[in-house]
Amino acid sequence: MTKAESKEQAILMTAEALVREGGYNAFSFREIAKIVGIKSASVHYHFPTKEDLGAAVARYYTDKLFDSLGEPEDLIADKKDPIEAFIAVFKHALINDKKMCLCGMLGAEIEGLPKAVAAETRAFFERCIDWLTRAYQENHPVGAATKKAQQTLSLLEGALITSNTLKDIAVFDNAVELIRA
Amino acid sequence: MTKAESKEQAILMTAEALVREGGYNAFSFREIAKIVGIKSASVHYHFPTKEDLGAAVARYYTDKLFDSLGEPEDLIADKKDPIEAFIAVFKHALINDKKMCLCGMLGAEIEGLPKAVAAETRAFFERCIDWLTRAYQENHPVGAATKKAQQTLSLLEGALITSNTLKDIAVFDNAVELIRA
DNA sequence: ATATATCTATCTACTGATAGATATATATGT
DNA sequence: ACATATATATCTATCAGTAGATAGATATAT
Repeated sequence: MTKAESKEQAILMTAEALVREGGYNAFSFREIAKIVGIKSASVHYHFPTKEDLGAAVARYYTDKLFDSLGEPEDLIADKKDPIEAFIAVFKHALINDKKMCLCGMLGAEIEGLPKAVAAETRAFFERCIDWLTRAYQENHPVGAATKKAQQTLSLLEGALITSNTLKDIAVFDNAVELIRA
Repeated sequence: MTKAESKEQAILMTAEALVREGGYNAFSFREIAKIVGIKSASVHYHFPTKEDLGAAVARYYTDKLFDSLGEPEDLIADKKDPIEAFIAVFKHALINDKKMCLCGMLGAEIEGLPKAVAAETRAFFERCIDWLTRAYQENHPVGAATKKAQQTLSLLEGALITSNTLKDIAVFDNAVELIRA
């Protein structure tokens, strides 16, 4: 985990790691407080309820991901393949973080999530579809581009699960080949 | 939920439904007991620990799925497409159950699961890959068949998540087209 | 002096788990 | 057929631990 610049950021980073391991119900204010080195009441100061914190973590994760990714149009202008860049983000989650996609995890649990957390999770998926659709529009008509976007996102989220579960990175690489076919 | 023939089965069915909505940490002995109409101590009688119950639910779900599916060789002999049969099982989860795949959910959470539950979850994925590999072997050499199996399973698990999260069944259908391409 | 951040202490509710009493059904012996 | 023994299943009551959340004191920095 990269070093935090503030307690608030440290809380978000810690919560992110815990959710990505065991889901929304796998973190508690006390556990986060212990890891960050403060008391649980102080966590409540920054994020009054668990729902607030959950939603903030989802937004934090989403913004971080799309910041590092940049805009697909810029990548295309730079002669880079935006789809490969998107795939690389998920492969990074698998190789470096050794963890699930946070919003893939929350998406699986969506039926059991508080409203605000579910809304942020949905927003992540919508941003992914939008980003990928714009990327595919270089070579596809708009209808086909959206369909390709849904396929790519589904395959990547699923490949993280199968690869993580079977503890075999080759499964991810094999699965992802389908995107390029 | 289909009617249970015994308390033990009612416990498994209830636990399955709860896990498929919110993950492993989203069920408790008390909640299951209340739904089934017994006391939590009686749930412990059938499944001593939460780990026992979690592992039993994963195996119950896995056996039920493969029982209803039959063997791919038999489907092929019957002039039926085993891949379409496999897809249909996942579509059923989405349409009828309106829920995630139990083991897709547990697979996402695998890092945070007790050993026995993680082992049963892995067994589900291995059985899926094995089943799909045998199905693809009709038209593919063995190496290519396994790769196709990994792609198909990844896409289906991911399509359930994206479709469930975006509350749009068309996303599932669009994603699944990639398998047939 | 004011705003921001952290603390101690506490509340109620729920968690998984256990001990031991009790009921119910099945099987056995005469 | 009837009484007894055994195994199965459920109950009541309780434990220690943890959950999210809050009130109010205290510290720190602007």
